[in-house]
Amino acid sequence: MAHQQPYEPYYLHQPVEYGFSDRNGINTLFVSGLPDDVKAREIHNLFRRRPGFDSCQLKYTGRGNQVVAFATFVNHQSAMAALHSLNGVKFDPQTSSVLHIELARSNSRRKRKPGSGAYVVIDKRTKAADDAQENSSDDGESESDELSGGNKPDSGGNADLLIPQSGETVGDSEHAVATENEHTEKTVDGVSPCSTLFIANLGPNCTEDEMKQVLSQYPGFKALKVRARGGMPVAFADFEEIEQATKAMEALQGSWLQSSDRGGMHIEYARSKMRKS
DNA sequence: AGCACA
Repeated sequence: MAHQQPYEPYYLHQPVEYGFSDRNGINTLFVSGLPDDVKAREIHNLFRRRPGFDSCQLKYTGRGNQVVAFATFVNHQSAMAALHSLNGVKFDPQTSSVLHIELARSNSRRKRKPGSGAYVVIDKRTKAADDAQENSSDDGESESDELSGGNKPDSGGNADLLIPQSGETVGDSEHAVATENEHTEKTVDGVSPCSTLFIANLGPNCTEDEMKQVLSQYPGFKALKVRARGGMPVAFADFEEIEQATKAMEALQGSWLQSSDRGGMHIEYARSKMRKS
């Protein structure tokens, strides 16, 4: 009974885009701005909690030390949601690496087959040095060439996106990486987990009822408050447990309500828990 | 980017 299969979620309806029709089919994100010592596992951890995540690839471009990644989602919608929530996030405070995320030029060719690894590494560097990277949770299909051929991010077009703008020299990476900082434990929005969610990017006509219908599908949902504060409405949704709030957030992140007109919902943990009243 | 209620 704990499993409530939500009846057809709104976000399954393909939101017909306004301008760029060809990008609607893209469900893969192109990620740059990564530190050169990034691990595939880190990329996977970055995206794995995003709703609709399917799989990702880390790719050593062979162009200097630059590393890029591709994250594939079940649909364009969830890819966009992940894009919006992670783009611009500081990936490594030590090096001030900031994530650059955009839609990939084309989708990753290969869907992950069930039970196989959720991430994979493609290494285009000269096989000399440290190519002994962790090779994913399952390396069953090391089709590096095929995978890279599917995306071609390194064919010149995206090079300009990879430039760490200020002062981050790729050259002196030797002394910069002294410690193993595997603890990339950043709260993605800079907000710590809370059983109350803050929901923004709602349409001007969003109603409390509309939101309740959606939210009440998720276990632990307790209360909702919508307020307009003059401008666009925002909402606060309270749950019994943080974990339940998290589940709802992950499931609903980026999804559209009928009243949505500016994109899907942006959901974060609220800065403070809803007052019980 | 936008976080209230007490």
